[in-house]
Amino acid sequence: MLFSVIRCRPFCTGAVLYANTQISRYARLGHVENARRVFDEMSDKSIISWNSIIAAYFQNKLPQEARSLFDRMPDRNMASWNGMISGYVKNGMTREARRIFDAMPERNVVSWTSMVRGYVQEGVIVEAESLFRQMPEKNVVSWTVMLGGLIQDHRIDDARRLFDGMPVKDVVTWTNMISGYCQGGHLAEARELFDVMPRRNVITWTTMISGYAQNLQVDIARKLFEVMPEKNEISWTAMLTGYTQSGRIKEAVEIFERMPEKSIISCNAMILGLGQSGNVTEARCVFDRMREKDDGTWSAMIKGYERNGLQLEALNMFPLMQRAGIKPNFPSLISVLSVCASLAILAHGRQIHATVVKSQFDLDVFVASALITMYVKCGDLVKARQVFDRCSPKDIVMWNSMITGYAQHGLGEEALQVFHEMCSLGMAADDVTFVGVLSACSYTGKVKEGLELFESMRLNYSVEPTAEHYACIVDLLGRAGHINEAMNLIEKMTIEADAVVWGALLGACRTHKNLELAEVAAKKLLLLEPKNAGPYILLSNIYASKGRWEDVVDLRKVMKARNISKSPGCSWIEVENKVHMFTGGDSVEHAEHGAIVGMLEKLSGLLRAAGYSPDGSFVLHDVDEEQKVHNLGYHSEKLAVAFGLLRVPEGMPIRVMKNLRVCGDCHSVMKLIAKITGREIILRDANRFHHFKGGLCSCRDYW
DNA sequence: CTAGGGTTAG
Repeated sequence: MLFSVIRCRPFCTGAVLYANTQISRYARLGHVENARRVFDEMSDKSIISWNSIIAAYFQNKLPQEARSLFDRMPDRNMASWNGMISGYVKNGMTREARRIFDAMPERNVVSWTSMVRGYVQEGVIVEAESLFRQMPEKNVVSWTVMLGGLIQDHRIDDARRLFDGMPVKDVVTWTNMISGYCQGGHLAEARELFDVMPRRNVITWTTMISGYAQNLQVDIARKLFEVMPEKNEISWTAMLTGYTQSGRIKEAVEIFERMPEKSIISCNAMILGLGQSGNVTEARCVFDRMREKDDGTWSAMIKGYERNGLQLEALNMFPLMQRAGIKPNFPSLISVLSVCASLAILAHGRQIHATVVKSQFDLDVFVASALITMYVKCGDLVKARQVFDRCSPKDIVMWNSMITGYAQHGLGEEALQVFHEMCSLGMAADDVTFVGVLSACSYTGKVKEGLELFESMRLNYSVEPTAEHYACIVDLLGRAGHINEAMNLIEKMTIEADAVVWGALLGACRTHKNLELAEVAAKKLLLLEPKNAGPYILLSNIYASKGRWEDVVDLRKVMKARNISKSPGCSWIEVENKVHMFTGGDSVEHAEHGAIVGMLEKLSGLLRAAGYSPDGSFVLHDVDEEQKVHNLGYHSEKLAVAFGLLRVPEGMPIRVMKNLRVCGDCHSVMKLIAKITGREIILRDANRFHHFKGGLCSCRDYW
């Protein structure tokens, strides 16, 4: 007996130790079932084994499992109780953590610190501070956690006071303080600490480098990067994103190629950077070369496609992602929702909404805002409002989404009503809010109200006017026919007028046929946006209408030299969960082309009978000559609407999207089609929404 | 086995 005990003990202890290590390793890899199997097969479970398997469940986001094991374990030590607190905190369950904290027989500094950390994470800094004051003993970790809480709360001066009063500091404390200064853009203070601190490690260096990079001082970041004593993949990634965020993609790629080990995150950052700078093909190369991908990889790629106008590619990636075993989660849902929004594909959007509800992201303000924007862009304001009403508390982004949404649909009253409701609840309006309300006033012709709001924006809300606000007011005045007043406002602006402002003036000139100021605005736009084809064509049309043919020829030469061509007009419609694309003319034939043409002919008969004659004389619309010469009957939006008439069930609105501004002829045709067929047509063009109903359009023929 | 800092994400 004794013999076997002596022989067995060291062996068993070794096995237990080995098994505990196995449990932790499986937990790290996310294989919690394997961890559980090892645990179940252990004949000799120590407290540490129990603690390990509980930690494994928490790490893999299964707090209920962890709890049931905790309740069943035969013996507990301090680490068991503390593990429950930190486990709950990691899973965002501060109240459960607090219950354990209150129930445990005795507490040590770890218990207290974890609990303080829980409140910090929840953003309840007051509670964290109160607990911190009550702590019977504190060590450098507790102080540092509290410091982090103050920094997170943007109380940088309080943080510094705490920092200065700390009895002991270590490298983590210093790094935290530096990070706080960097986040607030106080680079000089950060650097001062960095230079005087006694010891720096790779994380400190990376914090400082990333601080410079995030604040667009990428060259200083690079200097530090070159002299740092050791680098890991995170430091390389910080440098990489510094370049991508400054738009310096070549240097970003250079860093990427030089980095010895490429983590998933660094590849994701590269994909994102390439996507942002328009190199979507290169982004796809990186994507394809990755052996392992995570949700960030997929959402980076999806976003890249979306930002570069390849929405269908973006959309197709979503099911591929799920087939690759990636659950739709926060960033990917946001990306796909914005794809649905930009494509305005309502049925897809609804499906994603269902996924959102299933994954319990629907109460998140970020996701809710994305949902609202999606429904707004799809033209379903009722649904947008439902999401808005259901989500509480609301943040400023949500209020802004709803206000802007109503404004974009020309529902000025509703937009202002939401705005007033927001103010009465004490939510502070910001610059985005005012872009929404001012454009709402503009769309609904509330000149007086708009000007008053513009005044009080600065005086009562202390929001400084940006170029966008000026653009709204220029639009407001211009729309009402006060074009010279609009021009005066531009001349008196305290900041530089940008493309949006001149674009607004141009829009007004277009409607009120003011060729002189249109020429001024278009010339400004050529300077500000040399790649945008619209103003060139418009200016060329103005010259042509005045017989200034030499100017026309010169302009065409400039366009050719700058390699500018107008993107072809295309429209699309979603029918039975499938997106159907149409391009102007008949370059690409739709499978049901015959039926569509038949429908168009039938319509044109009805239109003629209603007294319609085609109108090709919209000089001041930025429609290219070629497009004008083409049969007006074959503009892409007409094809899409014809298809909608064939396939969208009676009683449902026909929702069509177009990448360019709707042309004047199509606009009048749409009104007539809506009247003749009794169908509601919702057309989203590049700028705004048109709800056609019974011979009228919600934009009141101004767009 | 239990507590703190740096990289991607509207």
